[in-house]
Amino acid sequence: MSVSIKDIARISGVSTATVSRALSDPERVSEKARKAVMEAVKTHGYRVNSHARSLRRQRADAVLAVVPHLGNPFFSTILSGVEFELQQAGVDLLVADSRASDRGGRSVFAHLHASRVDGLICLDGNLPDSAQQELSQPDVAERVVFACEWMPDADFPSVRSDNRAGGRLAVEHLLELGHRDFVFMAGPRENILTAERLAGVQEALAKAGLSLSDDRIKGQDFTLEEGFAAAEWLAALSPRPTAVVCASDQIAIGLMAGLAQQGLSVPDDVSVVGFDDIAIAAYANPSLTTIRQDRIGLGRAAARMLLARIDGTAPEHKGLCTLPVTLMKRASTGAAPA
Amino acid sequence: MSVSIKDIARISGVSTATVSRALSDPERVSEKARKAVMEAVKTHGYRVNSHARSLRRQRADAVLAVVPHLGNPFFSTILSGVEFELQQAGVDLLVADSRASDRGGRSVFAHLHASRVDGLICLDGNLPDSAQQELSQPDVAERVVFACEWMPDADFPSVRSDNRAGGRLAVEHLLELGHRDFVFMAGPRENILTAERLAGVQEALAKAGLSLSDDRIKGQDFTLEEGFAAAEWLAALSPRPTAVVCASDQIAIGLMAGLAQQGLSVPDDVSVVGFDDIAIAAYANPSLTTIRQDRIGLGRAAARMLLARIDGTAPEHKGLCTLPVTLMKRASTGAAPA
DNA sequence: TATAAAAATGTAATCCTTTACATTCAGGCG
DNA sequence: CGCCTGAATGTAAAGGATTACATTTTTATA
Repeated sequence: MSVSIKDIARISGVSTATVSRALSDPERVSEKARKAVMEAVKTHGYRVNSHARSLRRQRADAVLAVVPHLGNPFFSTILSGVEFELQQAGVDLLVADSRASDRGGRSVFAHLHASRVDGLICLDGNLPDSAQQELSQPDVAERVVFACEWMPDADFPSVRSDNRAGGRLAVEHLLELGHRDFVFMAGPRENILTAERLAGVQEALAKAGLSLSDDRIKGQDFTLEEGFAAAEWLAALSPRPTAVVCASDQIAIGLMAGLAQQGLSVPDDVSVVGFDDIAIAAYANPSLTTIRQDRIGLGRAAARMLLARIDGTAPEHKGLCTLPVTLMKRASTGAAPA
Repeated sequence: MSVSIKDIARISGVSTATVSRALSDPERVSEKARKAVMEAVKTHGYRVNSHARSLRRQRADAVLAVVPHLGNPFFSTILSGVEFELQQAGVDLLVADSRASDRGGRSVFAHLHASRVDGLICLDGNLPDSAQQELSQPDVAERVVFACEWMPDADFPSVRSDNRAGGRLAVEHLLELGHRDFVFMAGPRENILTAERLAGVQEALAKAGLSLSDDRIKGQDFTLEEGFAAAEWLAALSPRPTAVVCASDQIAIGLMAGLAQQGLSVPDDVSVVGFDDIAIAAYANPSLTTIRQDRIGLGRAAARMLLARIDGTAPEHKGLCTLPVTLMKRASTGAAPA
């Protein structure tokens, strides 16, 4: 039913080899043959069968991105950077939710073995042990790149933001404004981003002769709900901390909503700093001071790094690429209350 | 280097046919053979080559989702619904940005022809003419489903929210609160969602003996920026409208930020209604009254519909599936000022 | 003009599975 | 014991491209 390379060969009066060459390397055939082939291809609507090609070439021209939660805008922006770069290289993007592998039974990484994809971009630094082991097998490991998150115990190539610097920047900004009493709103405790950002916070505090005790570290997740819930707790503290560094913008926005409900003013009573600079941060009320990370850039860099590994060409950045972050000063931070 | 079905056949002392059967239909082989095969498979880490399988079976077990803008959280949530459903069916998800096809030259739909995917879920109702024509070819058309957006001129199966009802609900709510002077913040004028939501607004207004003139319809895009920019225009109107229905939550949040800057209070001076109920809507300041649509549900329904078409099994919903929307009353709407 | 080198083309093997069709085998029945 | 049935297995032909190797044609050189 569908037209194949044999049909084109017959119609244009050449062999299948010549058809194949005319399509994938036009310089290698005579002008006459090339024209005949192109003509037949166009009139009969021939398209190369990608499975046949991949089977023979031993290359899928596709990569898989594994995301902890597809619906999260944070991740999808990174994906869009990945997609941009892959598209330029003519490589397809498959997407899978890493939490889904728990459900479905079949491992997400089966794709790699089935040579369905040539490589893997992983945005999830908290894979179950079984998945970690699978990833560590040598023939798999060389086709994996982590983006945004990473696994601290393993040594995969990775693209990430300078999370620690972000934590420092947030604190330094607040210190300048005269704040001395801090809270850190964490994400999941086992998450590497939480850890790094907190480390940056502690570093900057230490430099000012301050530190954060465990009871000033709150929250278990990067979500709006966590931030909102923390407002009540914060309002009840005495003396009340005046500065909150949040591990995500979502937390920060939830927190601000909660604080408003508690009758506290941001930034007059409490200053709030987020992390990520999601699009809405600038339009929050008050607009959110936050640490900007280049999510598109993360995705693009990860895609480029993976493509380089697959090609075997020397990778631009050896195994680690750290992107800078910047402080976006907005209205949610102000001078510490007297 | 990689172990193939022949190796397994040799090792377990059976033919390749038996290996294939043992793996894809275990009931059809003797227990002895099955065990021998499974054993060999496990110890040697055999995985079926997906290209060989797809080539022979003439089925890719994958579908492509075409998205206008991957980074937009709105679309990625729909995608997550799609992914969920596909994952259950053991079908892979490829993702492509429809704007990318403009850049890259190669059409996104090439995938379909190359039998790289079995079907297509399109989230973009504003495809260029060339793409529309491609889609309309019979062998392509039967493997396409639209989700969320759709093409009014063509007749593809489609899953969508009841956008018109959403527009009505928003207006009815505002009418109840005593508002009589409305503004509609539109998305792109050629976008079908803009059109439908506006139609719903007009319907409900008409029923109350009111209507919206062209100079009360503002905006060209679903973005935060458009909403923000409209605030200045709105503040300058005299008499100033008291109710704004927005075609998206993004617009609404941008608008509220702008109104705050103009020194206007929401909802005391102006009531604002959004559309979508994105996660942050409930945590905006003030929390945003909006029309909720079930984005996960849209994605899931679209995926199911497509899978049914591919299988040739009777589709659950014939060609059109409209999901209900609900009004989420929050703090951004209040009684019309006296 | 003869010959060597280069360019163009063709033949057929290969990539790995699935599956139609053929064959073998075991057990039940007359 | 011979025949029949059904289950289990095997053989080999697709499926559609790419490419190593062989062959032919063209072009350049002496």
